Amino acid sequence: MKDFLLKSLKEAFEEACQQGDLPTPQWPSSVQLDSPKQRNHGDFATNLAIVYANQITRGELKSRSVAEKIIPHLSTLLGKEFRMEIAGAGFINFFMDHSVWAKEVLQICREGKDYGLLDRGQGQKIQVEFVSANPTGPLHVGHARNAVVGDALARALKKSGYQVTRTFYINDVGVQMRALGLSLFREQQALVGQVPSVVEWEYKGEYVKELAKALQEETRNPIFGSAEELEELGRMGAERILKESIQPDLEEFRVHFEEWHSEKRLYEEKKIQEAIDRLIQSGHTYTQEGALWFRSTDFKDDKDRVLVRANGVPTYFASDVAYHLQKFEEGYDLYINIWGADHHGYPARIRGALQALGQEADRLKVVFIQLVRLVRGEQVVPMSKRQGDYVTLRDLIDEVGVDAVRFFLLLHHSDSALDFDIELAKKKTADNPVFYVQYAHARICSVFRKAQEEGIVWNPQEALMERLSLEEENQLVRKLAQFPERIELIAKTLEPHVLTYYLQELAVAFHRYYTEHRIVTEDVTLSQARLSLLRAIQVVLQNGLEVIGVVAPERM
RNA sequence: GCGCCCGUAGCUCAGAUGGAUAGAGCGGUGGCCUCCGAAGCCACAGGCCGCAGGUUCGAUUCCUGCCGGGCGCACCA
Repeated sequence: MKDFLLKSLKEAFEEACQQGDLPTPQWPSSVQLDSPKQRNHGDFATNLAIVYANQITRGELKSRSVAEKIIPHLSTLLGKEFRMEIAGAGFINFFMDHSVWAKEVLQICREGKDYGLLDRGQGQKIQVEFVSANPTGPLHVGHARNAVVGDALARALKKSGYQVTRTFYINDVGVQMRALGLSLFREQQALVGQVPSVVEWEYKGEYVKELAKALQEETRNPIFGSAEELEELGRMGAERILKESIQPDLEEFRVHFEEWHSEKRLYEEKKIQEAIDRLIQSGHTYTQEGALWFRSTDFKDDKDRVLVRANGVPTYFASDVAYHLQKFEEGYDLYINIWGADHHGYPARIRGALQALGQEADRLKVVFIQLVRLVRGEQVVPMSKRQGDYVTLRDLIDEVGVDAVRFFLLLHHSDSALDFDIELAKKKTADNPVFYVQYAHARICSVFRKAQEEGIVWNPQEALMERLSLEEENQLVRKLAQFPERIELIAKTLEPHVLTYYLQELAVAFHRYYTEHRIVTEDVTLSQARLSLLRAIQVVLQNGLEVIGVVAPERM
């Protein structure tokens, strides 16, 4: 609907220019067309006349007179079902007939699960890299938030017409592999009755013990402690953690990756050295105190970064540059990284390196994920990653279910901290937003069952739609028509949480309508019309829940 | 100290690119089931949008300064 009006507005504007009603045929930037908060400001409103008057004519024309010039062209274009008014500083408000909205209902029913599909992406390729958890232990809530934000984003982008690839980057090399190896080695020593070596850092937790035991039984020659051997042991452990814990948990969480990239392979294929060499050739490096530095301050970073340590070992940064370079050579149109908030300083240096290597660094977008705190009502659930003592994603799914975990983690902007209330997530009342939205869907299904019992076969026809004349019905339809806009908003801002808000708003509007007005009545045509409206709501609830990966139940 | 993020109702938070009278949920108070799912709904109360300036026809939104919080500032990953 919005698209249609915007198109008409542009046409009317062009006509007005051609016929000399307006002096300069230039479409101003920052033109808005949206549904105003105030009902008496119409179904839609645009600031075109205001920005045109200020921006283009530099105040020579008054915005209200600009509006007066455009409106006649709009009227002939749109017909008598639309009415335009000038208001306030020069806004053009659109009022449309009920019939216009009623047709929208049928349109939604007809499109079904395709409703909300956009061509914004036009098939452009986007890679979304997310989770990328170190394979040193089970996933926890923080990873889950990352996972669900990335996945919902991927789904929304797909719906917007992009080709999306989900990628998980595996950090299977370096110190954390050695640390895991060492932790496993110590447990194995304990298993055969040796006194474990004292180390400064290790992974703890029940899973480490179990893993150590499993590997002990599996490997004939127990591994005894050189650095390489420890890293190898760590890698064996990591592989199992990945296969037996991380991957199945993600699948159960309805997050599926198309690609798994290994950091180790970058080393094997000498990609890191290659990236370093190319950076040297770019002229943005220098040597100082035995280390090789990248002069990222050439690219707006606040300090230079080490690429190769004095001991000859490349830093994680070097590996990351190599990784991103490799990504960029795969030729996606856009790369989205979902990172923990502690990586805040990172985009500057990575973009800097990419730019130094002649890449369009702007094609890299970063979304940050803040911490999640688990609470039970007022009580904070204590967590210590260091002690291996934390609630895993698996625990959480077992306790509250996938739907609640996903929905709750999308309740707020990803860059703000979030309290996850486990008690609330389990409640079956309206306080619980997932329940509330799913209940709306189940209720609609129930009404359709009822209609069938009453012998009413739903058969939507355009002529019947005029029976949808109530203000509440009109509001519902306007809400429904916003769905495609929300999807587009997510594609633009990369903020999928707006969808959980939208679904709640829609559910509120439905529950209210349902309590006040009977759907299935003696009046057959009215029943048909209202069933059509309910079907449209059902479609949008399903499609919206689909994007955030939550089930739309028929009964609950 | 420097950089990034954030201060909106008692609480948890929405308010993309500046728009018309700032919203929702929870909590509080008071109401609604001979009727399609009351697992629901309605009404009321509650706000100097952290403070002070600036830009603008218009600022919760943009700029500057201050106050108050979070995070980052490794030859760690």
